[in-house]
Amino acid sequence: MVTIKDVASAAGVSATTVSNVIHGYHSRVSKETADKILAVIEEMGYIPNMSARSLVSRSSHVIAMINHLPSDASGDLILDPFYLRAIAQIETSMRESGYYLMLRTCNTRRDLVTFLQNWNADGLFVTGAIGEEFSEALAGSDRPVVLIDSPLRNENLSYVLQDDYQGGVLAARHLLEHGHTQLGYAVTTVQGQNMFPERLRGFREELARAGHPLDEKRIFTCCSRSLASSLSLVDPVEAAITEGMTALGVCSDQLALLIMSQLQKRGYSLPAQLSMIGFGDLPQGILTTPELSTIHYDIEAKAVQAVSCMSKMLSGEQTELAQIILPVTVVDRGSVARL
Amino acid sequence: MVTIKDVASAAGVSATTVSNVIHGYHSRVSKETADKILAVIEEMGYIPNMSARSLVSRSSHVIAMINHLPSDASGDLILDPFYLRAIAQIETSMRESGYYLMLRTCNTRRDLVTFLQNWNADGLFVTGAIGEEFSEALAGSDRPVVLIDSPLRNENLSYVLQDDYQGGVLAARHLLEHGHTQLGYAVTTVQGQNMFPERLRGFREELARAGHPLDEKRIFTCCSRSLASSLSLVDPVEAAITEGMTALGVCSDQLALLIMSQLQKRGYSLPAQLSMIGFGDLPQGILTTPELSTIHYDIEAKAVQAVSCMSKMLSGEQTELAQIILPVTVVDRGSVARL
DNA sequence: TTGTAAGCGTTATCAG
DNA sequence: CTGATAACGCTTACAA
Repeated sequence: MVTIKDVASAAGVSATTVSNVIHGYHSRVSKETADKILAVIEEMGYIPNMSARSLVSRSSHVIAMINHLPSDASGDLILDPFYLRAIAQIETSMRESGYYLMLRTCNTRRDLVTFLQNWNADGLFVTGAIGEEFSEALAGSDRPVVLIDSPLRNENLSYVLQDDYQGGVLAARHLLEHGHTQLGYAVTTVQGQNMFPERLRGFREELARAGHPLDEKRIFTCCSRSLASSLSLVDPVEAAITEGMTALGVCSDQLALLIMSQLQKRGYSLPAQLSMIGFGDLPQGILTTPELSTIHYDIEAKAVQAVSCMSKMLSGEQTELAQIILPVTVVDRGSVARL
Repeated sequence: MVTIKDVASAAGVSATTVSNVIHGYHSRVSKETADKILAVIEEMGYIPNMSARSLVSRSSHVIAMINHLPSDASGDLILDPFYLRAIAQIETSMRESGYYLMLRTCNTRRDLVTFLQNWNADGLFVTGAIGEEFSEALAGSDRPVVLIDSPLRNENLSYVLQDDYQGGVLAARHLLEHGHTQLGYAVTTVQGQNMFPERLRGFREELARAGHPLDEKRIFTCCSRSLASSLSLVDPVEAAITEGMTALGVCSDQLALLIMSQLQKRGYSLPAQLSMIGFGDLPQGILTTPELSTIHYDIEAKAVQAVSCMSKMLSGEQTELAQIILPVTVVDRGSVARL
């Protein structure tokens, strides 16, 4: 391994000077020696050791992507398709800014604190079901933190998410506008997650405002994103159709597509016998017949915003918190019939 | 920040002793002092600094998941659904063994070498389009390396992948057994990737052996996993149907499901007018009508094997290379009609 | 513009 | 069993 000292002695200068060159402190070293040192670095193949660097400077150049899973929850959340896109986006951007991405699941506050001290991460993206205790620990760290899809909107932390409540509202409104009044809602409950419940809340409250309160019996719940659990919703939904339900809001496109396909398998004609609207605007939504109407938000923008927010905080360019709520819109693709 | 020295002085011992306690070297320290030190550690909330640790010991406790993208390729590969599951699996297992997972995209060999030296990673999982040059650099490092879905089977490296060639063979055989002789194959070409071409190769060679060589005009190619690119396959496939093609092998379930849905949208009745068989056995395959027949391999096992292989090498328990090729099987779900 | 020296937090060596 | 002491590779006052 080539160290900075090796370079220094090979170039006939001190380690300090080499260090200064590496960090581009042009004012502290003559162009002449700088060029020479650069040449030696290239020739010897010197590559700095990040451990040594982060030990002495207070910056580790590590950005962590923390996924909080409350104790016994399965790795469910991490299987969200958005998550992978976010990781890709974050890794790319952070890498281009000279950072390294660490992925870490933390079950407890203690895990988090330990991890933070272990590596002295420069910044944190945090996803998952963050509770009070956890967010408190985050706020307590002096590092930039960006919450992604956080269930709680902590005033001391930056966050990025879509307007789930409004999405629920728009979904309800869309169905109402098409003449539906016998409505239901299908929702996946993921422990500690607030995203889906918010969508339901928007849906429910908008219906109440419109004078068509949601019948609690027509809220169809499954307890995980697994196929088996999702499939268990189909029977109750079918029963509700028989009893007059004409339209269904669904908390995610994934679930909507699943219900749709199962109903069609059972011989239902859609949207004639049931109108549906999803949430998230997955690409698969245009593959079905009918195509899936849904609530759209810019998934790419979400990752971009998170990254740009982090970058600004890291560079010190921005100190105030960024609390970004992405707008949602209805995409009408034909899975909602006009009554 | 509480350091090991702080603990030492608080406990009235030397830093060395504290270190010994932390590492569980029971033989080198009396139970009495050990207990006392443990108590102090707990009380003061001491948490070791990994940078310092990896600087002095030769182990960083960092495991890197390297994704190699050849220069201009888009982040396509990382969007493979398997990738996320692999990450989740790897992060969990490695964490339980006391390691930290870093995610890193490397475009060039140089990127890789730099990264390796930067962090002195203890082990490497590598995905993506690895060429000779890249794999040589990997073999040159003294750290355990596990290639996942590597296009080349480097004799000096461990790898895990499914039997893509045999999958192609089985797909061809399945179609032949159902009486089809007018066959085609749809394949996504991802730069530097060998997985899909291998599937095609197996398909093609099996057909040749059976005396029904694949008409090169019936190989339908698209150049990325993007929706737009995939959709461009549908027209040619439709044309081929008109000209007598009765069955289609497809390199992935994703693509198969897309083609299936588009043909159905255009009024084709499946599998009556076209039989199809995919590859990968995605959960979505059971949502369609007909359900998608496919080539199955155990995606979970793939990640598990990769992890277990890495663990063994890290613990020194195993020094020989593990070169694992997962078996594939046909899953008959009804998207292949009997002629 | 350059160099010296101290020290970041930890582990390893070796002597007591 | 325990403890000095010297590294590990690098940055950063401060001195020249």
